[in-house]
Amino acid sequence: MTPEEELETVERYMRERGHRWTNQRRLIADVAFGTHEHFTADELLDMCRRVDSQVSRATVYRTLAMLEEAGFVEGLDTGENGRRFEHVLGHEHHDHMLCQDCGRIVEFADPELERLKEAVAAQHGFRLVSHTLKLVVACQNPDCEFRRQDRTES
Amino acid sequence: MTPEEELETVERYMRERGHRWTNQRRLIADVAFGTHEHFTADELLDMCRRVDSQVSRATVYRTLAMLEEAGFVEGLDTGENGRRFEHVLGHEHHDHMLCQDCGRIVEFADPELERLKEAVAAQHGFRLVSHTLKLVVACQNPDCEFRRQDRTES
DNA sequence: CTTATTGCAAAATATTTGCACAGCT
DNA sequence: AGCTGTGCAAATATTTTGCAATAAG
Repeated sequence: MTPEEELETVERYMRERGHRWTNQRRLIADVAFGTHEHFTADELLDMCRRVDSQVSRATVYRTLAMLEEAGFVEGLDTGENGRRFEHVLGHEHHDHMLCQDCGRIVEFADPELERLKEAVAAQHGFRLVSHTLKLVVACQNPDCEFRRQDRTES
Repeated sequence: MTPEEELETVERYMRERGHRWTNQRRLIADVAFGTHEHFTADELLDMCRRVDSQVSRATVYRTLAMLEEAGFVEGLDTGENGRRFEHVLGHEHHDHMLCQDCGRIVEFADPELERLKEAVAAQHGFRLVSHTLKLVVACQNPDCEFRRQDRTES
């Protein structure tokens, strides 16, 4: 999916439920989908303000909530600095490892894990809506090149 | 492990690192380990205050942080009312399903899932420290007996 | 023109911290 | 006695909300 198609998908989603497609929403979606980093609401606000210094924090939160509800972004609880969001629209589902030594967020996908998640929910008579698997790991390398940065690696 | 042994384990842990074993810490640990519900810091405070109305919220948070650091309790992000903690000392690891329809928290354990989590971390060269698997599910039953209660079922 | 959306500031929520006093060891 | 831990209240951090002004349809 190209960036243009992603924006169109969001616009269509909004209009379909009678929401207006405003400059702010377009900008916020554009910026959120333009990065593949895991960003906080505040970082997203900063990035948006580089383009339009008038955007308010409240609008970023409100739009982020809509994008999350639509399943276009997903929030991840990293334990500090509030939740971090990531682009999922048009991307395959993946899970995360957080390295407690260097702070790195590593993404991974395992089809067998996915199958088991579905199976467990079904066994208990539930429909699986969404799932978050977070592995807290340790690289145990004091010289790790990612140390104390919040870089993402796929 | 009996409740007495659990308290002794906590006391030993505290004393080993030069922390004092105070009335408040004993009470908080006792109450936290006396329930198998998933409780918030605030609910734990309430339960403690039924025994000793002087206990402060700050002490509950501080003690909870120590218990979590020791691995005696674990926090779970439920999306509202802050984190919910649960007793893990002396219990087997398990994961959670949160029902978005009725609010129920269902615990489950799957050895195959556990094995895969270890394998994935190892594949990426990490040591697995801890892991949280949260399945958001839907019971899709409007008359669910658990509706809008935060009951726990194993 | 109508009404959803915005920006602002204030409120709400959850948690942490500074400090004087209490109480373990 | 000495120093850690406690309670209180205030601070912090993050997110949400009320409302008058603005702009999308």
